Amino acid sequence: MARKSYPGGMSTTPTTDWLRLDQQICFSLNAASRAFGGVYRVVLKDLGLTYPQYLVMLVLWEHGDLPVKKLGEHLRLDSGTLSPLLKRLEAAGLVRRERSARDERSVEVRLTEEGTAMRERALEVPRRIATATGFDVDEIRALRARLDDLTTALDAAVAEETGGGR
Amino acid sequence: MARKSYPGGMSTTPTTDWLRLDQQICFSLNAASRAFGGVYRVVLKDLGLTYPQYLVMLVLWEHGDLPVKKLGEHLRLDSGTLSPLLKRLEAAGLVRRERSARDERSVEVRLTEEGTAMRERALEVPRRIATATGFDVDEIRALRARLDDLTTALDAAVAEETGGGR
DNA sequence: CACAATTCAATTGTGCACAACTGAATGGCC
DNA sequence: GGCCATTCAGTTGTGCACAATTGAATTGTG
Repeated sequence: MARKSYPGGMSTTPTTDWLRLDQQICFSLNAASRAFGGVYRVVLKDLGLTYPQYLVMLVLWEHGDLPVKKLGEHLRLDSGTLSPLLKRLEAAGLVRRERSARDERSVEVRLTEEGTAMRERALEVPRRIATATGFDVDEIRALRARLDDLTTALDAAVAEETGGGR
Repeated sequence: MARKSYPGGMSTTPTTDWLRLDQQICFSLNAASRAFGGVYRVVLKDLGLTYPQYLVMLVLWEHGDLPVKKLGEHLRLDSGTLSPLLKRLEAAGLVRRERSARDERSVEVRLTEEGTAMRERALEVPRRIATATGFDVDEIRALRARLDDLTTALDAAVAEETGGGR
């Protein structure tokens, strides 16, 4: 871990170094994301949920019943991911899916009794996760803010490169 | 509910509901990770690589030929993920897989000429990614350090809960 | 040497992410 | 009213992550 002193200034960054694995922010992010997955796998086992399923439940607990489209907007997921996931939640008895009466294209995702009741048991999850991080609340908040900045910038960059830059 | 003071009585934390989606660090991390995936998808399209394939190539460029096991240690991936991925890289002509002569259990992953040559074209990737983040080098390094701390803490927590606490 | 435990890559099975497409329902516009 | 673009959920196909298992090769121990 020595070498590579970018003296403080940012301008002099030898190109050769950039490919170094440990320099890759993406790698760290990816690793952290998967490490989180591992913790959630353990913590959520009692509830019988996967991590993406848990995120869906969080949205439903917070916002109540939602059409698939809205659910996807909250989670940045499309129907290709949500449709099978919701089927599994339905098979587990946590949600029902009902075609909307006023718009037959839309499917309403509704919590069942059992799905609603699960919230009580889930209240402990975030605290256990926070403890596992070893970060205090302010640190978590600061990191989260940085990550959200990053996401915003990256989405903008993609939009520019694929959609807008024409 | 909530408001139970935290691991050290850290400040008040007025967060009434920890279940709120936007409080979830995991969500931010997950979103950032997928946003990165989107940028890489665009940037790597020219090379014909996916992001995990690119990570494998990075390791090989840095460390030279490696057995599957070592590759997995660098990337935190097991053979269940690597075996099919390496087959695709082999089909693309970027690597060869050869059973080790001195240990027939092991499979050496070797760069082909074409795989080695690709490095030149890949040199531009990290810069394009860095630009897309909108962060300068110091910010990136700071964020990366935080993420690595996080990963270390999370891995330790999982190990404690599943392996060590016996 | 024999044999049990371990190591290693591969395979199987489940679940997620995402692009591309399908097909039905809707809404705007003449 | 009839037509066409759009919206929405679902399906298909590819690729990754990971747990669990398999089977061959190797190592450790007596």
